[in-house]
Amino acid sequence: MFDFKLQVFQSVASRLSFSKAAEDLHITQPAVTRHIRQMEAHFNQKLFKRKGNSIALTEAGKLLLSHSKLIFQQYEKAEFDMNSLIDKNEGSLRIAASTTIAQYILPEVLAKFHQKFPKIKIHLLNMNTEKVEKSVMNNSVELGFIEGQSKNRELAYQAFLEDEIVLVVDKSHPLAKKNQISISALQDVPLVLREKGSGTREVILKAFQHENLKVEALNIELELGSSESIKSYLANGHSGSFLSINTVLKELKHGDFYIVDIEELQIKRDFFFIQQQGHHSKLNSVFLKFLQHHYNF
Amino acid sequence: MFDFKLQVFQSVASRLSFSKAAEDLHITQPAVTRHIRQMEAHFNQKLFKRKGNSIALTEAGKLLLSHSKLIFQQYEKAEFDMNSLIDKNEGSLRIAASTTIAQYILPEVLAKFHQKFPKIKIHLLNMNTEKVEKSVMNNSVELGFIEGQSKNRELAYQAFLEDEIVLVVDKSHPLAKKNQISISALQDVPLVLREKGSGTREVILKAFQHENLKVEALNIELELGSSESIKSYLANGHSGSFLSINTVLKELKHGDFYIVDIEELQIKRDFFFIQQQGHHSKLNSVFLKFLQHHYNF
DNA sequence: AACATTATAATCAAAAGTAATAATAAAGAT
DNA sequence: ATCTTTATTATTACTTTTGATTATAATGTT
Repeated sequence: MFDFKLQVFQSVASRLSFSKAAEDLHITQPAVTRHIRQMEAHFNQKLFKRKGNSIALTEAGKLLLSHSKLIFQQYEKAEFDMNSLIDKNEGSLRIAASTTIAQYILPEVLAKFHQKFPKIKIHLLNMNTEKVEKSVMNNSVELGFIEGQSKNRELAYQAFLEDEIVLVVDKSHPLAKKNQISISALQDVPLVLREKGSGTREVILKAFQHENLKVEALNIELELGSSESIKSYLANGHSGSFLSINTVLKELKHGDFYIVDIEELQIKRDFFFIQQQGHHSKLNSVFLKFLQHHYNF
Repeated sequence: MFDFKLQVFQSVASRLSFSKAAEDLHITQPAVTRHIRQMEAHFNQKLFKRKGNSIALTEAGKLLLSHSKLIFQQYEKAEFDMNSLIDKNEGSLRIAASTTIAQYILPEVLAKFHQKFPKIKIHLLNMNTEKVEKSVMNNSVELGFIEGQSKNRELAYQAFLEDEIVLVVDKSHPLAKKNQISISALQDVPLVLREKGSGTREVILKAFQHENLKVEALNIELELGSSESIKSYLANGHSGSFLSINTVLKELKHGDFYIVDIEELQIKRDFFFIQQQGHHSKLNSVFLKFLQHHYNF
């Protein structure tokens, strides 16, 4: 929470490395060095023994570490109790989100949010972009999540996460272990795409146009109605597909799917949340602040 | 210690006033306002009810206050334990100081220092400026305190406190309740001064010269060998004396003595500490840091 | 020597502080 | 009652201080 310096110390103490700690904290190593130096000056003694390629806690450092843990425990209790005060005040929060976001993005965030605000009830509704916007406008939900900006004057749009659409193949696919292919080589790869009208498909086609590549040149084998269907299909086929990287994170991690980079082609878009202009309920802003902190936008 | 924001909150909570807290913390009221606003944003709720001329803690504020007390308790434990580690490492600290500083300045500081570092032994020796410098140079003390800069190349001088020499009279003196007199009126006031050769006397005479006032024009009744002697003399006489304001703080507070301002005359000097160039033992720097923090230089 | 890691220095960005002043509510005066 | 006066917090523009970054040096390991 507060007291960043002490957090830096803890991080260095637990990783036993200035540079690793810097990574964890999303700051640079010299910044860490300076924080530690200041703390050492404050306590008039070294907290770490620098021995060339590695560091170790001094006695003073060990002592401080044990104390800093207790201090942060106190902080956490404070945060928890302050949060539960909020819960009391208000009811629940209704959210509408388009499919990809509702299925692959929000679940993780909502779980963490629930951990922090256990008493706040959240209703997550799953619908297409158009309906998300309508639901926000007629106030049947307070917050909407969509996969591409449109231009409705009554609504405030804000990007919160960058998405990338990538060529994905199964681990058994011939391209699985190739790092990269050229755009022209792509024409030989049988592809599965989302159905016409899908937002994801639109983005893909626009990117191809931008590279002066005709859609007809692509070897489109099949069109399916959802990312999940496509994923199932890929598993036993010889085809590839363009999917939001966020929908296949788990499979990539497990090594079930592989990404095939395409030279000079990058398909990016933003995910947005929307709310009514000027309509900011308390729970609403609590949730959005949480989101902001989580995605760091 | 760390976490200034929380300290600001506590201060506001205990004084129940933004501006009073600002005074206590030696910052301005807008700074306090902003800190509190940021904390309220952090917790998504108001910590104080502003009702015009006064403020009160909200429920959330009360809750946070109870937590912040626990947090600071943890901090204090940490500080205490870290300090006692220092004590172990090293022996004792020898200090030499000239009379005024040894009698009126250091006792208070040393008391506080001892409270924080209970195991560090300090030996305070009382001698004149010249001998203080010699003692530092031949290493029989680590640190010296003197009342005016000289120019010894082997020594590092640093000012740590501004002193002012003021005209002081007893409460029964006719000038006691006058705010101010003119320089010329000063000639009618019988004066007691320190003996020739005293540092304080030198400073006074130099200030008079600077105002083109001849020493002979002053009505010097008596010369005495110490501030304490002068103070005793003032108590039952009709004379005034020029003394370092630091030597009469107690009497001023109790209303036994009064300061008489003299138009266009201000006699200021600095108190210095000295150490050997480049000679900085650990305890030495611990003590100096404490001093720096205490006097804020 | 090559590598990995921390330290240092110059520069830039962000946060906190200040001064001046507005806004607001309570208390006192007419 | 209503109009100052007073005491207090809020706001704004600006300055200072602190913290972070980039690039590079220094140092100990392999």
